[in-house]
Amino acid sequence: MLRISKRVEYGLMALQYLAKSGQVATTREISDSSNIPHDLLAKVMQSMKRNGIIDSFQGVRGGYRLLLSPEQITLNRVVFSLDEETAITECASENPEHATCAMFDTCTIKVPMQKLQMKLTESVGNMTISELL
Amino acid sequence: MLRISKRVEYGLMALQYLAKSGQVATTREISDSSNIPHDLLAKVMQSMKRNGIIDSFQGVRGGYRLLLSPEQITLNRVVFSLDEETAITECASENPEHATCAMFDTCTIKVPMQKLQMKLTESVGNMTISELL
DNA sequence: ATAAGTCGGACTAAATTAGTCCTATTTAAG
DNA sequence: CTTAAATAGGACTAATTTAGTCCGACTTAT
Repeated sequence: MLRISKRVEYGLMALQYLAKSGQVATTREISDSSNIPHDLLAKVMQSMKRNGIIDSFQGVRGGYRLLLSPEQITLNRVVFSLDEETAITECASENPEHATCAMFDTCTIKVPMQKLQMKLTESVGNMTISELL
Repeated sequence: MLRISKRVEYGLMALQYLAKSGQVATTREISDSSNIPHDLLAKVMQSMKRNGIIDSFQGVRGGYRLLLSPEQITLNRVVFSLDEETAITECASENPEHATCAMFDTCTIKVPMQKLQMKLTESVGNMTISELL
């Protein structure tokens, strides 16, 4: 259907790691164990932290920890925290700043896109990490 | 969740147009009526033709016509005809040539991605044009 | 004081997607 | 039997998005 971003892939790997270990883990630990680019994962972790999915500790023995249980973390939330958007089209965005399609007035498929968006969010977006991992 | 391509957007507009008119229509007619780039739409129509979703007539009074009824056309089929892929990750692709991810052996989220893919295809991909439009 | 972390912004590179252009072929109609 | 209106399809460019890197600042356990 539509491709998932690397950021989201890496985010899911990290969440899985944190869920399994149950403890505080560093980005280095996670990026080594999953063979993914450390610096990019660092960004991913920061985004998920800002969103409130995970928790962080700075300094020497710092790292990240799950703040929500896997049952509470929806795919939608992960994607939103990492891609800043979960809409399949501009016009389907909840953020009006992102909904500035030039064809808005003449577009013939706004309603269909709305339906699609709802179905996607409901069936896929609302899945939780615990269902998935 | 994930953004839909312009090709698919244009394709859906065209299918809607064909379904409504019930007759043969030219790409010019459709691109004018929908305010979309003619040349790009032409590519889109060719792809859907090759896939067997629509039918074409060359020459002066030529154009395109639905070959399947809206109930028979799934979103998945439209996307596949236009984007050549419906998988959310490389490894979830049905085409082994597209499934050449370098991290395949070490990846920790293959199963989750598989689950996600199934859910997406089942809930969203299998929707038909008639349900949508 | 130092080393191991996170924080966050700026930047570059790579890949994908959107869009254009050109030439060939088909065919209805004058 | 020529012309004009179409589709067919390949090659190309431009624009946008995504991936990935780098750097300097701040935090904190040892």
